[in-house]
Amino acid sequence: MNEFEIVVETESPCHYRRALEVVSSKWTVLVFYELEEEKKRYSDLKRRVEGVTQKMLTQTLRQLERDGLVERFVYPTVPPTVEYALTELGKSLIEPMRVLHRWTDAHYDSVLEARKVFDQANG
Amino acid sequence: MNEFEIVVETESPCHYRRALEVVSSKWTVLVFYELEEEKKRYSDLKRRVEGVTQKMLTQTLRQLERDGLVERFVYPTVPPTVEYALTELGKSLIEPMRVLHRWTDAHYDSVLEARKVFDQANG
DNA sequence: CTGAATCCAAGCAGATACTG
DNA sequence: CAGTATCTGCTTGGATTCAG
Repeated sequence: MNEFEIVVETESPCHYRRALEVVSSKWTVLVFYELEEEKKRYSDLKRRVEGVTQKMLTQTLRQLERDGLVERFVYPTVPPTVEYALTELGKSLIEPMRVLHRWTDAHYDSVLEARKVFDQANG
Repeated sequence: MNEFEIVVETESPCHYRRALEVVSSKWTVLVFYELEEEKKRYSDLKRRVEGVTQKMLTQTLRQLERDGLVERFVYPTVPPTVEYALTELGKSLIEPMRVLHRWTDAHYDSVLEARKVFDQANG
């Protein structure tokens, strides 16, 4: 903490929105949950994240690596071995994600029900 | 709680992913923060959510309404008055959003720094 | 004021083929 | 095994126009 720290009392939604991009891509969360258990190889992720294409998995991992949430380890074997693991920064995001996850488990049925009602009332 | 409720001990990332869609659209969070303060008229939202187009605002509000997070009140005045407010379900999502927001405030600089490092190391 | 409808350009994602 | 490269269809979002 430095004395010049600016305490933002008001919300900073734009900032927040950008941060959401960190976790809001289609495959990011799925990969995250896999890596939360333990570090995994590319092929393991490919196998375990159902429906992900090779392109999307690579793209997702690159983005997570770029954001400093995931670290990539290359071992000069033949054939190549590449492992991915969460960084400390990545691990720090797990609990916030869990909170959202809990909201899901508690309320997602309500959302689905609301949609049903809405769709019947409209087209 | 009914006795046949299935308690899912394992993670349900797919379910979670769907729920994230609730809050991950570009404008959703911005609108949400506006409505958190108090209910607002369409034109107020349009003015306060910087950069949003009429199409996107309407689309966002429709989706939130459909998900049961926002309620729409139409008053038969001339010209028309339409107000939007968070529902109880919507309000229940605020705290989880705040948690993510706090993570942002605490760590987003680290993400930006990581990106800088990554981009310099690569192209 | 609060939208709906349409057109269009840009970006995203799937499929496929190729490589160290 | 772990990717890169390319092509292509689809979705998304901005701009514009019209309407109750």
